[in-house]
Amino acid sequence: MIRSVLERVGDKWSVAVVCQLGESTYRFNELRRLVSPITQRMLSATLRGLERDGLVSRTVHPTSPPRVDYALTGRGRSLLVVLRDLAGWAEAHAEEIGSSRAEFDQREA
Amino acid sequence: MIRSVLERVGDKWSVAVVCQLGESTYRFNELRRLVSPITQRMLSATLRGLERDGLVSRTVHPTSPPRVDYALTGRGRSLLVVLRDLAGWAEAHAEEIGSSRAEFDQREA
DNA sequence: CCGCATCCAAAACGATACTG
DNA sequence: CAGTATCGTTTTGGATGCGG
Repeated sequence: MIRSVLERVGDKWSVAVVCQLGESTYRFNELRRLVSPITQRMLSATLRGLERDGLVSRTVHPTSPPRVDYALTGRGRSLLVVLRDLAGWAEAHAEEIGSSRAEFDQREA
Repeated sequence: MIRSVLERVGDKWSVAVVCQLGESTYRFNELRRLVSPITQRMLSATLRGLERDGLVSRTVHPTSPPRVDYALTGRGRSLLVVLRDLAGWAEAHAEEIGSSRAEFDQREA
């Protein structure tokens, strides 16, 4: 069960989308541009998954042309907090991890 | 760059192995049993990835039969802290996410 | 503008067999 | 015991075209 929750969190696009929606609410094609280079298909699938887990809300405005807004729910915002810690860790250690990788690859070449 | 670090974190087996190594140091087949049902192939690949990033150390004892111990490095332990927060969030929200999923799946059936 | 359906290539994964 | 190699299967992801 917990593993199935972590699988969603572990999805690279889900993380990117949640972080982006932390900034503001967006429309479909706005998101598409912002979390580029995500494809339409993946964005669509990602949003449906996040909506299913109650992390993102989807609001359809019955106008013409149609307009759909996506936003973080309360639960989504609580995840965002944890995610930012993780992103912080990644950023803080990115450089030294890069060195480790280079060194490691060197040794076996 | 940061994304490439998050990809490792996002890997379900890497997370499981790091959490397990948080308990103690282990040998290959001990790990295999503990983070089951991981396959030999996946454990091997996961450990190499973690070692490459300097998160796990690999110590070979030249005995017969051979013995190899895996342990978290300091960097690995710093990741463990963040990972535990994440796991805590997942655990805390697992139930309500389960409900959301069931409800969502209901609506479209 | 939003987003689903189809087709196709590429990569991940599991099972099994084999080596030092 | 601790892995590597190979094979076949399943999953994933991108490109494209169509419909509300």
